[in-house]
Amino acid sequence: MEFLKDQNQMGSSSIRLELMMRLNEIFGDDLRARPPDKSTDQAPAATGLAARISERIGSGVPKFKSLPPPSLPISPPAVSPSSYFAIPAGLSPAELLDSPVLLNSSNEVHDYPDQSYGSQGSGPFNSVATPENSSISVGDDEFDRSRSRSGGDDLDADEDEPQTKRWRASENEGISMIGGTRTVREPRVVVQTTSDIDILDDGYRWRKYGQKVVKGNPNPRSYYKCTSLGCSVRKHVERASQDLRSVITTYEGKHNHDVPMARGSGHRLAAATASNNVPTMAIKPMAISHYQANNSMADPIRGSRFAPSSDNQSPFTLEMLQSPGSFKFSRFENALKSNYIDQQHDSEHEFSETKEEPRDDMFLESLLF
DNA sequence: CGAATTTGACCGGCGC
DNA sequence: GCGCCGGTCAAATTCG
Repeated sequence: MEFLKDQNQMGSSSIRLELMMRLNEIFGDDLRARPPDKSTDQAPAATGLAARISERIGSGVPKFKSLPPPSLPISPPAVSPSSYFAIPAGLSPAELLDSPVLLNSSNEVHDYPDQSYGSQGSGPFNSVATPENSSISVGDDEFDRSRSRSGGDDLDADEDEPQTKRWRASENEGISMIGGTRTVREPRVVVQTTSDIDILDDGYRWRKYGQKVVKGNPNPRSYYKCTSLGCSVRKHVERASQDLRSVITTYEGKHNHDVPMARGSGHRLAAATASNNVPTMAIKPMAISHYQANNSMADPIRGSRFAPSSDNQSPFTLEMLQSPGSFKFSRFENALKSNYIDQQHDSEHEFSETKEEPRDDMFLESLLF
């Protein structure tokens, strides 16, 4: 893929660096300095990124403020995250840093209604759900108690179930995965973003290895693996069934390597090295949905600051959490728009995902404002 | 031509 | 035990 290449060449690294540094201030620059621990790590949960983030948050990062769960545009993905961050999509990366909103920290997230995910009449769109929100949840062990629907957890966790089920199952084992059976207990970060773009790229390189339609969501879920040798990090991306603008990206595992250099160019890391190993944020919108055309302009929140070049999207991505140094933002709609618009027509209901990349330049532009 | 994506088949866990 | 379901594999295909 060439997009990475292009992205890396962008000259907006200075801003990115600043952002990253600031994020590091918030989350701690050590977050990404994790040892090359393999996924087989047995006790990563407690000491994992999620835990650290929770710590930070819990300790009262001044810039965060709590919000009631209802403000989430959509319910958390099937998994029960332990921490949720809502990022007003209208904020620029810089703004975000100044005033990130912590929706919920610690493990109370399961209070969120799952409904939105599956069958909610109203759907997140109107009302509460500021369409321009994105949330990030960090789940480590929360899966244990993944609101067992069986437990009669308040919420109508219908669709969630299966997923939690699976993860739960895997969590006890704590060993590497073999032959498709995940046994590793990996930290998970669930990022929910309102975006036309499905892929929140953090600069890591992912390879799609599967796609599947899961129950309760007509939108297919795409599975990706980190292409780095020996790195077992995976992620899957899907759109919320009720809110097509919501993209749920779930990361599993920790990268045991740095953000890879873009193929064919070492530019990306130039910036990274400049800021203590903080990788630059490469963004690679790989997929999109069909509705991008409209939402872009319907963003009331989006201040003038962000303007024209980008639309409402949540600038903040989970990778920031997972590997703070390498986050990216997902506000590429415009870019996407230009490239995907044509493809949309045939994707009747779903979004065609992971096919083309939007123009990098446009995307970066959005980051700059 | 190498790398990435697509997509149907397969696997294993779980509920009934 | 069976079927459902999520997740993964891997051959074929597409892309750069």
